[in-house]
Amino acid sequence: MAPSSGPSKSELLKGTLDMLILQTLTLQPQHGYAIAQHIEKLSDDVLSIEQGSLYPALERLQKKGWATSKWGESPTGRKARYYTITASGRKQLGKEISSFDRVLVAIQAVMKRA
Amino acid sequence: MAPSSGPSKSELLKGTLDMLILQTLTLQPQHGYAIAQHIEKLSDDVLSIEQGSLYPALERLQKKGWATSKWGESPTGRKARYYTITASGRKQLGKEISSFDRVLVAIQAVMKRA
DNA sequence: CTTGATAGGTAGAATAACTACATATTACGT
DNA sequence: ACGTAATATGTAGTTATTCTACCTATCAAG
Repeated sequence: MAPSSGPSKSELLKGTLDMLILQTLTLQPQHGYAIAQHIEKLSDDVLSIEQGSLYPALERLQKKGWATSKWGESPTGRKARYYTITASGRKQLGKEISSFDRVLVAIQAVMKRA
Repeated sequence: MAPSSGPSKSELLKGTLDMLILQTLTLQPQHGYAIAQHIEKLSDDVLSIEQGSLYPALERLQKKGWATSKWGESPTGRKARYYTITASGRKQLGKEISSFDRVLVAIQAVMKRA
């Protein structure tokens, strides 16, 4: 996430950030910056997670017991806080996915063109 | 929308309400209450538009020039404010749909399970 | 030695949607 | 006749999420 030249501006569908982060954490424990990069890359730079959204979200996930964290070292040798998804977090992720799917089907039903 | 016995708990992907309303208005000019009912019905009661979301949203659409309104009479003979989508509103709807599709593809790319 | 990338964070603003309330009319059951 | 539910429109105040804009610090490359 370049500070001066963000990739592409995108209004993230609100309410999906937690789901995206939790999903990313199922792959492996990762630090915040890497999580954001992963989401941006997989989404082909459509989604961009700003720091002001990312770190509060990670705080939130921990407060709810869906993730834990501890300091570690990044592959480039810098200190970084590594986040791990909890069992409760996996359960929550499942809930969010099915809720998302359900709502998506509903929206598509309304938007369906003849 | 029964005041004492709401149908189902409301779930709405934030940021999609304007799109859903505009889409509904492409069918025909309608009053607010009917718009909400239409969306709820087509979504099989998954989406429910609360009054506190509906009327501010309709205000918003008018302020942006995406809809106009005038008082009329509902099929049941009550006074009701009828909303009509404008040309600018149709253009906006198109934008919102392609943005939604784009973001949806992006989210699904991130959520894709191996 | 300055810029850009990596890494983590906070403060404050903007916005949207929600709950809860308030009003008024009409329909329906008992 | 009376009370409840449905139709119809709205407002007030709260909550939650995301954003912009900052701030710090280290490291690599030019």
